[in-house]
Amino acid sequence: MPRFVDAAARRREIVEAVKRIVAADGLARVSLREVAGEAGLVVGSVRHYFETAEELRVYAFSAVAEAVAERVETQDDVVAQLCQLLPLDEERAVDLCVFTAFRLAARTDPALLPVADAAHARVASAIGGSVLDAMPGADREQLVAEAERLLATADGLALHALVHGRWLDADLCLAVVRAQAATIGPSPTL
Amino acid sequence: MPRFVDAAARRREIVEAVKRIVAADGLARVSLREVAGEAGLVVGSVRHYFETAEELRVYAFSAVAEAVAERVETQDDVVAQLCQLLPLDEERAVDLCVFTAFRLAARTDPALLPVADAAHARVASAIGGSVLDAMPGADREQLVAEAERLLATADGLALHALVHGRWLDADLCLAVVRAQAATIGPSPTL
DNA sequence: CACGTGGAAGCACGGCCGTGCTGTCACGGG
DNA sequence: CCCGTGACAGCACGGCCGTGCTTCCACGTG
Repeated sequence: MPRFVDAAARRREIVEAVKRIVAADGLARVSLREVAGEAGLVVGSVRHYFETAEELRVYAFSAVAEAVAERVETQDDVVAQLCQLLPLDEERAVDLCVFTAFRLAARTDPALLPVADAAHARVASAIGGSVLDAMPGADREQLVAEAERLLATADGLALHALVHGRWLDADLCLAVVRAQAATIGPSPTL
Repeated sequence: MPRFVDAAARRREIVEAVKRIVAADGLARVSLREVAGEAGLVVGSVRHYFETAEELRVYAFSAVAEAVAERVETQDDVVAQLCQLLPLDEERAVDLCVFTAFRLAARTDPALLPVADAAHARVASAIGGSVLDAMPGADREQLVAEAERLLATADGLALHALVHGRWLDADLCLAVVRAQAATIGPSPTL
């Protein structure tokens, strides 16, 4: 055999390059040439690992989605879970920024949609488990609605923090998430 | 003067074409050629009204943002306000889809950022007014956090509905928004 | 020492993009 | 009548894009 290379590590490096590009300039700049340049490679080398541009996008999305979902699933406190969905530090900010960009793109790109759905299902399921602990007697419908209420707040908060970062600091994010978590339970009047 | 044309109407038609393209295929397909084709014009004609592609994008974003903000501001009930931010009917779905796409793009496009900030400020201010009615004694910090909590939930819900539309119907959206509105008030335990 | 194979690099093509610029009308005021 | 002007149309250029294909290089095995 000729010289051997850790293909998985190379793929990881390429994904990191994709993440840097999306975080800095958005999904539009994710082209084979840009990614190769950012990763210090040439187009041919990137295409050795990802035959087409779509394959690269799907792989990068899957990698980021896996990281986000895994982070949420390994928390046992609801507030801690939701905090994994907020750009409270640099690592999370980059991941969530890339994750959100790909998620929105999944609306019109059939290749990305299954990845987005799978990630959403994993996160929602994790949150749902925590809600179940807080509301033991709730039926399935209430559970789904309550989990969605928490998840939507976190995702909306993340969106606002990413876009209007200047007006929404980490302290406010935390305060909002804590206030939201404090409202878990059966609706007071409905 | 030579033949005169309602320039404002033409611009409106072009913006409608942009909205249709974004709703169907995302921001990436918004090019002068695609927009011209969708509007039944040629590139030169579109450029007669918008000299550059960036000018077209900023104008379209402003138009959609104005529509969304105006809709929220003309409601007096909190739930009704938040419902303007949900894709509960076709018109709102298209507008919010385009609005969200441009908002995310504003993170990396300096020309779009002021429009996004202005729209966010208008909507947040409207929601804040309703929150003030429900919490007369609250200080400014609580007010901001509470308004952000409501707004984030609505925006996150809209994002989920747009991307994972199959799993999130209008009934669930409404139920979540109503449950969220029922939690307005000082935090029970903090 | 040769040789084949996997990794890397690069070329070439067609396509879409924005945009500067010029051409073609229909019109109403002089 | 004609001529300037606003509205529209189109061409041409350079740039970036994805991708099929070929070429080059380093090496462990035979």
